[in-house]
Amino acid sequence: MLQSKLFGKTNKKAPRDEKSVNAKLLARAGFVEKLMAGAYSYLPLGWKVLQKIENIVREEMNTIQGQEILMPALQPKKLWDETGRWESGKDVMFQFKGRGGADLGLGWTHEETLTDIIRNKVNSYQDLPLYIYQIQTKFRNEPRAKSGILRGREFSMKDLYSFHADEKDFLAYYEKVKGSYLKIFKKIGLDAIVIEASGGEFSKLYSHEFQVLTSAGEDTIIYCDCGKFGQNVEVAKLKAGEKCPICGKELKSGRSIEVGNIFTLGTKYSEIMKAYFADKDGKKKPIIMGCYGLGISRAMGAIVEVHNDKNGIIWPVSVAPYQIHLIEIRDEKSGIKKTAEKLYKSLQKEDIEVLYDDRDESPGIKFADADLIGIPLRIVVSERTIAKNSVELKKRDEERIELVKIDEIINKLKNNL
RNA sequence: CGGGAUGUGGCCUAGUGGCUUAAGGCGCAGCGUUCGGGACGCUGAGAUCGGGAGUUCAAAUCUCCCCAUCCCGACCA
Repeated sequence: MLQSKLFGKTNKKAPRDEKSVNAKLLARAGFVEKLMAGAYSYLPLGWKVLQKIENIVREEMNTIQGQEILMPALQPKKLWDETGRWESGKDVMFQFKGRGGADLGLGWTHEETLTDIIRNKVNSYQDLPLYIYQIQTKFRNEPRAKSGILRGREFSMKDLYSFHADEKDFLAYYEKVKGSYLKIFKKIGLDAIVIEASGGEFSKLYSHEFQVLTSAGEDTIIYCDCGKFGQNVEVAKLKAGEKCPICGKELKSGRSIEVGNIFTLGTKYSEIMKAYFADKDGKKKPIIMGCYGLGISRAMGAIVEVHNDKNGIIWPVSVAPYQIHLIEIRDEKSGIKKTAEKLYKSLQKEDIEVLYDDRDESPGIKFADADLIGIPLRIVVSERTIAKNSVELKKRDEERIELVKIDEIINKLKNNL
């Protein structure tokens, strides 16, 4: 991408009404634009990041046999009346009238919608287990949207639902999802801790949250460095300072962001909504369910909260909008532009994603913008480097600058990315 | 929903009754000089001061109502 054509400019100052680190940096760097509290537009850079996260999640979901679908956000009251959640969820659900006075609402979760599909399509134990997920926009009428893209009224979420014939099969899959989530968070640069949590609206049963420690978080958790024990203070029986029941070390407490939450649903929804299947002996049984949420846009916010410095964002390579930020330091006389352009084309040919700063700007502006945008690897072509038939290679999170011969840079990057 | 704060060109701010035909910086357009960490000079465009009602000879500035945003709390998947 030519930076001169990129939609979305950087800004020295963050908008006055953004206080959270993620919103300030994302707004300044031109990744997002706020429409109202809790509703953000994703500009090209931001949208790229969101899609990268989506695709990592998608890949992992497919690995655990998830099948992707897309359900409507717009939903009829009738469906929600079956579980009583039209009434019990009316504080969180956007509800309004459609044509002809029909009661409609926007989906804030999709148990009802999917269970409705499942009861029509699943008849036999032979149809189970089934793992269905979607990546979709959720609408929740938050009493208080806040912290940039961490808590929105409209946000992107991956929700997976599993359907099983028996408890044992469910539990095995639940553990599988847990492992899959940890892999996802690691891949996108988040150190997530699995903790025990309350079932909330969904379930009084078994539930786990995936929490990322950072002062920007709105949850408080009790955890152990051993990584094997953690509880949300909402349900914690132990306090900070007490001994970890697993390893005996002292427990700590900290603020954290909930980036994922998995629940046992049991037969709650299948019984209410009559989602039954015929067992081997022909007996009708309710399907056992689990649901597994992962906040895509929230994860993006969490990444920014965790990976930044005073100059801007530091994206992990896996989710960075581009892998390389190629910068030419302008000089009319020498062949810098030609060299940079040539390099840009060769990198693209290798399927390396490049943001090429071809703008007629001063070096200071280019470096400052590069730091702000936070692409993990920076290549500089200038008179200095060209004199040595080289380019500079620098990691966003390191000071060290490496001089690499021009004809070696592509191979070097291929091994690095 | 309770408490607190804030709203002035695209962005950040100053101005808190008359010296304001609303000021400065950034950004934007043009010209010239620059060119390794947000360069400089000149010229120019851009604002019904969140909205409405009122008080006053006079309102960005005072009063009332409304709206929006942020923070704390309550709530929350």
